[in-house]
Amino acid sequence: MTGSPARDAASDAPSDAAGRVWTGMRTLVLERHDRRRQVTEATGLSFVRVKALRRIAAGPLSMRELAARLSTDKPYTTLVVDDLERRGLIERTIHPADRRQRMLAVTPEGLRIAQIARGILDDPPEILRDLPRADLAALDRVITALVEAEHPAE
Amino acid sequence: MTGSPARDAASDAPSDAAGRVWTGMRTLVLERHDRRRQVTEATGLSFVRVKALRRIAAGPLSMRELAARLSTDKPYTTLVVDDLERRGLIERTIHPADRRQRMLAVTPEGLRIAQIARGILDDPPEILRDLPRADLAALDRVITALVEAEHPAE
DNA sequence: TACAATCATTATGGTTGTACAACCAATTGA
DNA sequence: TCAATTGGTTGTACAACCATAATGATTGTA
Repeated sequence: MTGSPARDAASDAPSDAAGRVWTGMRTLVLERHDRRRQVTEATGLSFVRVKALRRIAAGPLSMRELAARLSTDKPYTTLVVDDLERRGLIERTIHPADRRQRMLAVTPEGLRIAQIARGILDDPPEILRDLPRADLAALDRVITALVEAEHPAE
Repeated sequence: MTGSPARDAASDAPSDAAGRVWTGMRTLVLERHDRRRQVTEATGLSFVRVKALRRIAAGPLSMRELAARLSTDKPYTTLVVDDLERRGLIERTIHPADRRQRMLAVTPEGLRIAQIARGILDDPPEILRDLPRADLAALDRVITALVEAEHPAE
């Protein structure tokens, strides 16, 4: 994959629209409205644990699948899941068809915590909500299509 | 919030446009196109160090300011800056008007590394570049305005 | 001059994240 | 049946991160 044409690495702003959009999105998500700290404080969990919990809350899955989703290795996944289980937020059960696999599922308490995290993370910044209807609709149409296009199955 | 049973913890999409846009942006930036690993491999620096280096490359600043920008404390900032200095990527100089302060500035080599990081982080994903011109222009207009509105001074 | 306040560093300790090797249990298939 | 494979755990080691307290140097000020 050949990237974009020659780009001036020294200039401060990207010269093309795609670059501006990308950098803008990263600025908003990573700098202006990063809620990691809030979430770890509200849940008492480290951020990977929150990600793991949310993933499990979205539907049962195996250790292997969870490790892939967190893009980490299996041993560390075991560590994280051990902790979540110790706290009573998830449960391990043996996969009925393959006794090697552990299926992970949230407990009611785990679901509660996951929803707290969701409330914080997915809460759109005011400035987005205050956008003119037409602008918001435009963003919605294009961005939703982008997400969908990359992962049609999900 | 309707609380319908279909509203399943972390899985489904928010019902309003702002929520969909926000979650979509987060998905693209944090899940689909996270380049932390690439950057740390390409630069040989941990990610906070990359952030610190980029911040210094954007213009000289003091330890206190850098700590605030990285939203961390001063002692840890000292640690990070020590490492960058040891690698010859930045230089500490005493502030001419206030000898307590250290002003941080990149070296030529530091600038080179910062540009490598920038090339990776700010390179927009293909799917964004391949967007129809009108869609891209719409995103550009709205998102650039958003970023600008939040930080008019910068 | 004495005092408090500010900027940065040193020292220390703990948690979290990441990687790798070795291992056990269950499954698959020659 | 037995070797290879897969899913997961244990053990170990280290790097990265983050906080708190104490210290030194400099500045501004009563």
